[in-house]
Amino acid sequence: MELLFAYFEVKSGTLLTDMEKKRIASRFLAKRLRKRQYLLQEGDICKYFSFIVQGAARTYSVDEKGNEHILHFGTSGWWVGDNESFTLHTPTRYNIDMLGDTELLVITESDLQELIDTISAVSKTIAAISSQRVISAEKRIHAAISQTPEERFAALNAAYPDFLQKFPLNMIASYLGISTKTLGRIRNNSK
Amino acid sequence: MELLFAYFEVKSGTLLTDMEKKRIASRFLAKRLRKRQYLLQEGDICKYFSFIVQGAARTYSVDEKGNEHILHFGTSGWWVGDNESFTLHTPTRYNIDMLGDTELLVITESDLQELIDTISAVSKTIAAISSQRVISAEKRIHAAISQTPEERFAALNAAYPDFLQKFPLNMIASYLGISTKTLGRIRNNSK
DNA sequence: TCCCCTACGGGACAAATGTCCCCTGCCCTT
DNA sequence: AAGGGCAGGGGACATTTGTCCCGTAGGGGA
Repeated sequence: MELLFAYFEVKSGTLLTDMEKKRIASRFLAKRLRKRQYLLQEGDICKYFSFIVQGAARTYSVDEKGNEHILHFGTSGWWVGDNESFTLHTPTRYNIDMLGDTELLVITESDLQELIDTISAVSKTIAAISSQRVISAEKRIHAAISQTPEERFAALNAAYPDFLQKFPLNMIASYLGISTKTLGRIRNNSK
Repeated sequence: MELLFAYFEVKSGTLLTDMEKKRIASRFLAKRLRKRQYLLQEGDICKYFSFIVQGAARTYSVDEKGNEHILHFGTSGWWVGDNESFTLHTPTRYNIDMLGDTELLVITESDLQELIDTISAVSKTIAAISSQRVISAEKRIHAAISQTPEERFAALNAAYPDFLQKFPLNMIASYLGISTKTLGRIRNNSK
C-alpha cells in the first residue's frame, strides 16, 4: 500500500494526509495471484482496475487461429485493466494473466470515482495518467504505421530496456506485432 | 461557434448558460485555412488545440525517405493538434495541414485549462474525450498488432464509411500503415 | 529423479508486401 | 484551351515476413 501512496504523491506532486491515506486504503483491495492466474478473461466485464505492487501481467487477445496478441505489459507500479470494458461496462475482448506471482491493489469504478472526486492528489494523478496514456498510445500507433519491425524493436529496447530481461521473446514479438521468426532475425542482425 | 456549444452540451450531457457561452466564445479564436495550408509543422511547439467547424485536416509525419505517415484525420466536429507537444511543450514530430478549405476554432492550453476549471460542461467534455481517445487509440494499436491489412481496412470502412469518399486512397493507405499497392490489391479482392 | 513443457534457434519454403516501372484520366491552374 | 500535376491502377520483380518443419537445452512439476 505504501507504494501506491508514494505513486499518488509523485504523480500529483502533492502530499497525502493520513486521513486521505486511510480513505484510499479502505477503497483498494489487496489481491494475490499466482503465475498463470487470470485477472480478467475475454467476455468478462472489467469491474476492477488494478495497480501492480509486485509481479508482472500481460493484457492480450486471442484470435480465431488461436494466436495471442499482447496489447500491454504491466509490472510493479503500473495499472492493468481494460479501459473500454471498465468505463463502458461492455464485455472485454482481452485476457489479463500473471507472468509470475503478483500482488495487486484493485478498485472498482465507483470507488475510484469517489476518490477522484474527493482527493485532489488522486484526481491529479488520474488526469496525468490519462494524458500520458494518450501520448504513449499515439506513439505506439505512429510506430506501428511508420516504422519497420526492426525500428520498433530498437525503440522498445530504448524505452524499456528491462522488457528483454523480464519477458520471453515470443511475448516481445507478440507485443510488437511480429512473428518470433522475424524477431529472431532482427536480433541476429544486430549482433 | 454554435457547433462548438452544441458539442460541449452533447458530450457533457449538460446545458451551457449564456454567460458560459460568452466565456467560451471569448477564449476561442476563429481561423480559416485554405487547402494545403499548415496548422502545425514539424519542429513547432503545438500552442493551440483546434476544433474543426468545417473542412478536413490530417496529422502526419515525414520519414527519412520522404514518406508521409498519417496518424489522424479530422473532419467537422473533431479536434486536431499534437497532444504530446501541446501538454509537454516539446517540438512536434508532426505536420497538420488542411485537405480542403477549413474553418477552425483554436484555443491555447492556458485558456482551455481555465475553461476546464470554471465550466463543468467543459471539464466533463474534456474528461469524456480523453477517455474516448484512450479507448480508440488502444483499439487502433490492437488492430495494428493483431490484424491483417485487409482486416484493418474492413474495420476502417465499418467504423468510418465516409473516409473512403472523403480522402484519397493513398492517404487511407498511409493511415492504415500499408502501401497503396497493398490497398489496391485488397480492394480488388473484395469486389 | 525423471519427464514434460516451453523458450529459442535454424532451414526451407510459401505468402504477403513493397518498389519501380509504366500508363490513363481528371482536375486545377495558367 | 492547353499544360502540369496528381490519383489510381497494372505488371514484373525484390524483399520482407510468416509458416512449418526440426532440434536442443533448461527449468518446473509430479
